[in-house]
Amino acid sequence: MWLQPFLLLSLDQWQSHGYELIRRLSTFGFETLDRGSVYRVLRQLERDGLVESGWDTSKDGPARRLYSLTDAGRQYLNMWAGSLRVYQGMLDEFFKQYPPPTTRTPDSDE
Amino acid sequence: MWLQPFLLLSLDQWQSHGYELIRRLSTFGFETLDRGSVYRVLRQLERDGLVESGWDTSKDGPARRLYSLTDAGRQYLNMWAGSLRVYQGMLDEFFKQYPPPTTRTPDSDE
DNA sequence: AGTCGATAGGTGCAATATCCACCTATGGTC
DNA sequence: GACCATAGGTGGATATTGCACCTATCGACT
Repeated sequence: MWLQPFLLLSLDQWQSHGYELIRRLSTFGFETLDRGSVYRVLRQLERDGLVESGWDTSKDGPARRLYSLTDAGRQYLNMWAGSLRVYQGMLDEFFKQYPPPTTRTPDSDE
Repeated sequence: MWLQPFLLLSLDQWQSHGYELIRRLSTFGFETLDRGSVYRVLRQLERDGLVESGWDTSKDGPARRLYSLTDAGRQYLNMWAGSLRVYQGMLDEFFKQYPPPTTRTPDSDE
């Protein structure tokens, strides 16, 4: 789910391939990340015309499928940014209310 | 998913019932919220021992199933808070990088 | 020549989650 | 009686997720 906006953002910065994007996502804080899902999301983004891909065989080792963002993808990223702002607001509101005022028992050591 | 922590937080503050919680969730920013899902999540939280419920027939109108948080639920809320902190960090990182520095072309009017 | 690990890109499938529509009931007002 | 707000759900199709597993390339080491 959150994979989409972070992938699109990454691709807006540098064109890249799946394996590298997976490493990049982990720097964003994706802790338990299923690689399979990443590859699938990328293919789905391509089916939706939000990214384009082509094989890169210029380097040694297995071929890489290089993805780049399309204009539609850039617009989609903008929409996602709006949604993420909403989520950010929700989280702010959560933490405004969360550490419950320690009203458990007045003299608890907690 | 996100319903869980917000429901648990709400119930940590005031015991409540589904219909009211739905109204409360919308104040948190849940825009398109499926009521059915809320009721289902509440029942699931109860199966997991995180909340308890009982019928409240003290008021006019249809009976309300009043939920309250259990100790396990409070702990679970704490775990959730940790996850949400992580998500918050991810969003911060996203928006640190998002409005791409307008580095398209140096002299573009964009 | 054989094996191993890092890189790279996937697939299969069961379990979950989400979405949309729909259903029941109570009590008040028109 | 009809309708609305309140209140609590269910059915079912579809989408997502998670976990395991598979293929291949290349370099290094044995």
